Amino acid sequence: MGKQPDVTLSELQIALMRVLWQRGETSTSDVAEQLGAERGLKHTTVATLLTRLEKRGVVAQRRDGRQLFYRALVDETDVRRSMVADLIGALFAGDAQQLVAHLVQESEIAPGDLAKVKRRLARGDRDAK
Amino acid sequence: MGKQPDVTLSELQIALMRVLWQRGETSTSDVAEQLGAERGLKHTTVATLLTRLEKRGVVAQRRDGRQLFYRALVDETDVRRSMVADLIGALFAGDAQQLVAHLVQESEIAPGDLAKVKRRLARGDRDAK
DNA sequence: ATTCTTATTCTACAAGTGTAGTACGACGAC
DNA sequence: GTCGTCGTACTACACTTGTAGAATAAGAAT
Repeated sequence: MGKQPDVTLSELQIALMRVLWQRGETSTSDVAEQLGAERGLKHTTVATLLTRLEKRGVVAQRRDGRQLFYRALVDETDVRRSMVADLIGALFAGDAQQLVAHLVQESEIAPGDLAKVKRRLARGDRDAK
Repeated sequence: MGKQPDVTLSELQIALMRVLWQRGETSTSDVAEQLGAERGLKHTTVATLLTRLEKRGVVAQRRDGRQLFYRALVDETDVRRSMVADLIGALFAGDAQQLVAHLVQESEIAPGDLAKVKRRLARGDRDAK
């Protein structure tokens, strides 16, 4: 149940996925329009990227007439889980506490924010503030 | 001051670096011995990997007779900083708090451990327990 | 000196990634 | 019907990574 094979994606691939995560099923052109604006990619480039993701099984394509529509098969949480776990394994000896310590030491987060995050989660906040 | 260009390394490259971080300047053979044991790499493979890292400027080589010795030019903290920042940028909208929230939600870390890490750091513990 | 051992250097090759041009087919406009 | 447009499919190419064999050079051994 829940076999996410290995959802390690490049920065660019994540940007592609983010479009699909935000807009749900999206046509190649719409993805291309967004990515073209964001980072000047030609739309054939985006098409190539999407077919590759399809081949890897992280998105599904549906054809409607001449157009292709893509839909994410993994959600952002899957990718986060997989990639965060890889990072912790490779650089923090598999110990998430060391990662948190790193965040504080490198001032990525203030010590007080740890408690804040904790409280937020305890309250069941899904997001923000 | 402190220009680490872009210290994004693969899992394997990190494994190589870890040897250098642990043992300081190390000969190719010694690195190869370790990596050969750990993951069955041929020592020409390790030599190739090390010269590539040298070309990228993350390690320095010193020749002594016929042998090459390698020394890390970036420390583990540099790599952690760079790679964690990239990950947060790509997957957590640049917000480290979201990463911490993820860790808790995905049970990578217990809520109570946040306070533990915080206390440890406040006490100035460098590591462990 | 001749041979054996080793370490380095070169070359190689399959995947995967970033990027995009070209070719082709279907649709819609006239 | 014919032509232009748009979208997909195919091909291409440079780089990086993982892996390692072959060639070569330098020292060690006898």
